[in-house]
Amino acid sequence: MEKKSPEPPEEASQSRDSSRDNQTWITAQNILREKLITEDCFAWKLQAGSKEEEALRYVGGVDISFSKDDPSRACGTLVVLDFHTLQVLYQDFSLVTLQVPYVPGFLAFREAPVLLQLLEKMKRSNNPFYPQLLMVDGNGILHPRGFGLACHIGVEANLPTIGIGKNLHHVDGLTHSRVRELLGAEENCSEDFINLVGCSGHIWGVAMRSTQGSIKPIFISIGHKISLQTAIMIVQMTCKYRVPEPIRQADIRSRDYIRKLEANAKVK
DNA sequence: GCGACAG
DNA sequence: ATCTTGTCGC
Repeated sequence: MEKKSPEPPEEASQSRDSSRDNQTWITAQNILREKLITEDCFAWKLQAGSKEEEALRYVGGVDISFSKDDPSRACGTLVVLDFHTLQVLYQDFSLVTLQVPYVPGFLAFREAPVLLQLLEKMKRSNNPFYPQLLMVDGNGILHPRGFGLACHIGVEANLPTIGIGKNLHHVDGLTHSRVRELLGAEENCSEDFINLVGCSGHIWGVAMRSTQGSIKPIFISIGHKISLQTAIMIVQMTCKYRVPEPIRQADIRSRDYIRKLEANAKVK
């Protein structure tokens, strides 16, 4: 179960060409991607049909916040919400010092280890609230090689995942201007979403304005073991504000946790 | 060659 | 990601 991540690109790469180093990570992503499942693959149902059917109840959310003082100090957070009441049933934090830098397209190598550890800890202890579905702060297949953080975590944890991006990662000709042009042309006055169709014709996900007032959309893409259609439905059902609750709660509590921790450190 | 680039 | 105040509105 305990797999070791590939080594990060050369440390002192200030003066070195890093494209060669990234090849290690690219290879790792390509190998993991072979296990990716892009359709619904779970036992539960969105709505409780009969008494014998398993219903979706526990929806997880993960996020990482950083110290304002020391950028390498981070707090990984996992929360689990009740799908229908959207109340937080579980939360856990993990303080770490990240050695791997953030490189666009390779976010998983920096953030996935901490988040996977939080999931593993919950599973080992047989916690009854272990998520049936996980929402990730970052993209799924909306990624240069079709394998973003949400896919990475989904495959390694063998869990259905949905990627939620708050900013667009430019892929296959999809640009900021292209999106708002599509969003505006849709003549939609209400909350709605548009397919993110790239130059190649491939659909990478959807841009969705979850709140009536928000002009800035969120970007939904599938992670693992779920279809885009189902992902969209679940995101809509968990959106009280712009960002779906599982992600929003993980975000808020994570930032809260690391801030209070540093406040206590100052008193000392 | 230059710019763009999830968190 | 993080640094940051007030302000407009339900």
